[in-house]
Amino acid sequence: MSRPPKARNKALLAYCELLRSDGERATTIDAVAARADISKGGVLYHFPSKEALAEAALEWFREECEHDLVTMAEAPEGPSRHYVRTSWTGGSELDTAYVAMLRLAQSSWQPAIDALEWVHAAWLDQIRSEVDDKFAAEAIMLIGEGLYAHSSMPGEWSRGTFARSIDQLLEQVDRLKD
Amino acid sequence: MSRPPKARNKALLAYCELLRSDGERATTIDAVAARADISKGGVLYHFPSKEALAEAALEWFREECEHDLVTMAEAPEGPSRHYVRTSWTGGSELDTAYVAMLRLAQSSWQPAIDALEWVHAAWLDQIRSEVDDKFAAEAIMLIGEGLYAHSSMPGEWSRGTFARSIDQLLEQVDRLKD
DNA sequence: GTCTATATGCTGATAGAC
DNA sequence: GTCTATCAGCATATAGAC
Repeated sequence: MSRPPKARNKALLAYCELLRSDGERATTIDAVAARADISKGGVLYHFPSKEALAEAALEWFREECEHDLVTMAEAPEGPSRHYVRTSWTGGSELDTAYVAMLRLAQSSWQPAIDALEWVHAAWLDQIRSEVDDKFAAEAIMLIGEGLYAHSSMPGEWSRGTFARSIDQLLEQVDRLKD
Repeated sequence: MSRPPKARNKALLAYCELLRSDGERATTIDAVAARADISKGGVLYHFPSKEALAEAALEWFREECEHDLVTMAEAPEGPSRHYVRTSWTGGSELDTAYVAMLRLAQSSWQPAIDALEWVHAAWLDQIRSEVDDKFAAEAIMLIGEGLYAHSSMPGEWSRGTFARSIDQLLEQVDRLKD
């Protein structure tokens, strides 16, 4: 396992964060370079094209997913609570990569669409392994998805409304589980 | 009440649909003109700038929201069920305008952020008027938001998974209401 | 490995014919 | 009201210095 250059990681992280905060259109190579505090040429050395940035984000996302799926399966609180709770971390590496994938999928980038379908199916499978009722499991998953949507929404309302509700929302999840 | 030119409406609808299906970056004036089957000059006659298109979408969204808030308040099934059920229509006018606003908010367009915060607060208020438990109300709203997120997701998994679950998801909503 | 130019193509917007 | 040119600016990508 090689030690990837620091500038490469900084650029990749800046790319994902920009997708989240400013959207695909504003996520130019110039903006990535500025946010990562390196030059445009430096970015294009590590990622020879813009699509190479997306592909690197995809690979990072897949690694974070595989790690998360293990954690989720082993979580003492159970997969449902783990899933919903981590839908509102707003800063974990999985979270950053996931929102970047959402943005890329929304711009119809097929590899992102495929990766998201795969992990959505895997997440729902794990919830269903804990929750007998098929539709209760789907409802739990949707609560998590709703939290994701709001956690990546600009503006203060979402944060102000849901940030301090997480523990009580987990109790609602418990009610659905039975 | 004037009769707006047909081309104007076609362009506005094409703009919103493109935002949903292809994302902000691909939603160029050229693409809008092609989808609406008019010329670029024709689009720019009705909307002198690209932001004018966004502003028209915003106005349309507000009108649809005000209509929906009345319908929601009067819905015989109650606001919660109405809200969750209409989160998966995938083709209503509110739906089209709402997803366009989500995309514009995700690209940090402040008027879209403000409009979404306003309507989210209004929707949650109505759900809370029906559901005593504050957090049950939030959970219900999040189920609807999750459905929205999945209904505007490209790819088949979301549609295949949730499309035929709506009735049973509404039963989960009923469970949370009590 | 990182930088500063520079080339090429696309996007938003204008002018003016019909 | 709608069209066809056309321009100016920006984004991606390349070349080559250090």
